[in-house]
Amino acid sequence: MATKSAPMQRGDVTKEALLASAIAVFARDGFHAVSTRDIAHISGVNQALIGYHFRNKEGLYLAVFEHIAKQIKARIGPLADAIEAVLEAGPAVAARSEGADTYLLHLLRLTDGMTGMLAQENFAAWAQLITREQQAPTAAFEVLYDGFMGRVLGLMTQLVLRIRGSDDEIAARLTTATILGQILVFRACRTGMLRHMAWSGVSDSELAAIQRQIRRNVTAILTSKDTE
Amino acid sequence: MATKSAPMQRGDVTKEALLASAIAVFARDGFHAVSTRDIAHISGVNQALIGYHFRNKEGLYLAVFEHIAKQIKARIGPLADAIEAVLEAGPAVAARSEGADTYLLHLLRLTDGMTGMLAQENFAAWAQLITREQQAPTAAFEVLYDGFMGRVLGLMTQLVLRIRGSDDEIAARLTTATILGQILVFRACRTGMLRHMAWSGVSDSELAAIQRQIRRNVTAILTSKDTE
DNA sequence: GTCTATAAAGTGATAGAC
DNA sequence: GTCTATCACTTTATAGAC
Repeated sequence: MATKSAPMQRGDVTKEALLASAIAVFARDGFHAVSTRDIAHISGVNQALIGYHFRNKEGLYLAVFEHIAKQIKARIGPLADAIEAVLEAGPAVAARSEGADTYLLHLLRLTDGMTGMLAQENFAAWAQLITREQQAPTAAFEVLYDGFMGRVLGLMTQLVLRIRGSDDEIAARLTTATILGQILVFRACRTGMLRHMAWSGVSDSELAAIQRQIRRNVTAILTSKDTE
Repeated sequence: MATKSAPMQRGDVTKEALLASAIAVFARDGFHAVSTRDIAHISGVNQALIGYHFRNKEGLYLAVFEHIAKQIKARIGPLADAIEAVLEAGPAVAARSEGADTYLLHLLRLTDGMTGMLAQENFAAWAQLITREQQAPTAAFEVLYDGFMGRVLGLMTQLVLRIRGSDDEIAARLTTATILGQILVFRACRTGMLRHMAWSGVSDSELAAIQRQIRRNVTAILTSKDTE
């Protein structure tokens, strides 16, 4: 794509233009609500070129998700690599030792990063596509899960296990799910949450408030004694 | 609708059939992906009758959401009424007194109820419609928010305030949002969460595990000392 | 690689008979 | 209330010129 420094050929420009438009309108209106005519028109490109470059409408849709997965992987990769390194270096069970604090710190850094990423304006379209894809999964979901979702969930689970000093992986996975939920709710239920908070959008101060709240929650969840 | 005991007229049967089919296919495929021909065919009803009973396709779509809001209101209403009564009867600020435990109990009962409702099989279609509507809100979203969403969020916020013995409503609303997220993630990101948990579905034992996890989390979040 | 033109099928809505 | 038939329009995909 545009990541290589090689000069873009004529066809590459067309491809990128189609991809960019497709992301925007597929996100806003969904696969079936959008016509290839519209995408071509918005891109300033002839409709027949969709067939030439992506085979058909579905090929363009899949290309959109491959693009998204690649971008997210690029952004979250360094953070994930760092966590993986810490997990491999550290003791297998931390059990409320000093290690637990380090792991918690890394987890909070990850949740902060994910929350920040979700709040970014150009992530809005991606999030809509990802959310929609989970309601009625197609082949595109595999691209997402294999691309980054599985790895992030796995790393979070390992961190939770280390922080708890536990080997109950099911509990850790459940906990991971609920942590993820706290982050995603501000995207998946964005309309409802904005109204609930009486916010018109999520800018820097609102994002900071969300991150603070989630950090506090995660800390409470992972450091409280089991009282049941 | 079918709640009255009066005998159904011929037209009512048609209306209900169309509504039931519409819920199923609008949920699965989205408004634009579904044709009125398909809905009519699945309902075993003539296509022209959609226009007769609901004016047009959009009228049918709105009717679907009015139906959903009504059903959810009916299910969650009693629980909400009970909480409202407790809120009015109890002291305005509980501040870690005995009252706080009562409020926490009611909040946990509410989260349990919501989690259980979301796990129900016939709620799947409703949840998909609600989630989709938040990605690209139409007039249907107002029906949902005014119908039940606003009330539930408001009650949860009041409970959080009482449990905390605080008057920081913004913090309470943020907390409410994150609690909701923990519940909704199992629907909004169902596909990803099922794979993450290595579950094939959410039956009784899985539901119980989710409810237990959320109860534990909510308790930890609301009873931990602020350490920041 | 890009274009025009068009085939083939599908769409929502409705007029009018019963 | 329900039906058939049809209008006016949009859809995806592609053949073929450049």
